Amino acid sequence: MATVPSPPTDVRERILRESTRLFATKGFDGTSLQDIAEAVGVRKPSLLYHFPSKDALRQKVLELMLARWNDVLPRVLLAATSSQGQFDGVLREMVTFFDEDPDRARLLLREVLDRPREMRTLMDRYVKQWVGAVAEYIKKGQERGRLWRDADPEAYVIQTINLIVSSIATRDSLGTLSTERNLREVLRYARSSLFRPVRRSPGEPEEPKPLAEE
Amino acid sequence: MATVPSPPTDVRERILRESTRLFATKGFDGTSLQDIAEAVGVRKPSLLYHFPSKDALRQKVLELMLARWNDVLPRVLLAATSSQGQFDGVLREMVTFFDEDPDRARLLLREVLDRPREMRTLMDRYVKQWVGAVAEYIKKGQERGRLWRDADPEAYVIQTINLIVSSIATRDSLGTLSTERNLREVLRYARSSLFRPVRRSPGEPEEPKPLAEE
DNA sequence: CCTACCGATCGGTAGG
DNA sequence: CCTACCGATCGGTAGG
Repeated sequence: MATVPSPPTDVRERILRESTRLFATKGFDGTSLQDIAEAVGVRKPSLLYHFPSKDALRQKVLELMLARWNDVLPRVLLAATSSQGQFDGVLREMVTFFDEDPDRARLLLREVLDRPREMRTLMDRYVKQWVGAVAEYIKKGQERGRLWRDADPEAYVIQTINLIVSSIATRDSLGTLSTERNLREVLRYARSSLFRPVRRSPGEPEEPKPLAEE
Repeated sequence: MATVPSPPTDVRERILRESTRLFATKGFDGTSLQDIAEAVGVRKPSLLYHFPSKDALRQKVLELMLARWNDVLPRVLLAATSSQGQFDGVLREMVTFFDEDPDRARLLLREVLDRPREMRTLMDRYVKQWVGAVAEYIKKGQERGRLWRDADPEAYVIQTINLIVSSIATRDSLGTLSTERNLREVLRYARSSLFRPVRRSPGEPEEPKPLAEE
């Protein structure tokens, strides 16, 4: 009789989900296996049946997050390198990724703080390539005169990621302003520091176009 | 005979210094009292002679950092509200504070992630007032037409702090670019997204002034 | 996936 | 500021 070896409930997935939440909220060192076990509703040793160690669990959580990021990467790259050059599209893609689950931003920021060496390696694998691609797009825009020439393309891209990730990671501890207001300003911030204002008439330079919110 | 009760070495200060370093680098939960004791060169119970608990030590470390910040606050506020309106001065003051000791940025960011509730309270006490002051200055600049009218003053100030703190906190884990390049771009970023370019001739709008680097 | 257990380390105390 | 020690909790294992 071909009985399925694993029980109907996907415990493994629940372990990963709760671990992500707890690592993002309280940090890796601030989260015990006991905490995770209680959140999932199993006993502590059961976790170590699914994952060889607490650290292996941490790696898997991080890997899954970065894998999802790699899923949206092609779409982002396409938008960045397309002739139409939808810069706002790239920006929005990034913001959406972290905004739809702020734990991604918190997890990322914590890992960067806790394990700078390891994260540099991962950054090289997951973001370096498309930092370069977006930077290339920016350089072309600078040549065409649409973008500020004194912007540092690579540094600009890195600091924009920095701004988006940390603004979302710290969203409910920073000030009294609404999430929408802060996010809107982050988008304007990123856009306005890159694009030169569009002139229409020979007179006064114009205000930059407000962000196309849906 | 009036012998001084405390030994010549200021152990207490060394405890605070090493705690700051370790909390900033490995986090509060990632740092044990044993770690601190070894870094200072004393035995573990000696720490608890100077500070009632590990948490009290954490609070003191944070308080000292914020107190130093409060020392530079008046200078920052003066620059912000002066008629001359040295915006770059405020920016530079902020950057210098964190740049001369990146552990301040790391400590702050970790606390914001670890204790969002408590940090909101502290933010209200230490930064809210001058976020308002700088925002007022920005509003005046907007009325005069020197600054972009679509900028959200309060959100702008908050996100600028966000950008500065996190770019410095994550400086050696983010990419291959030099600290100088990243910091320079952060300053340009903040400036360019707020100031409208200065027109000089009736023709083409000009590049914004490069930052006055000393 | 559980019960039962392990040595190591945690923050903290007694007592000097 | 130290030695000696505490109960609690840590990540992890044995064995089923």
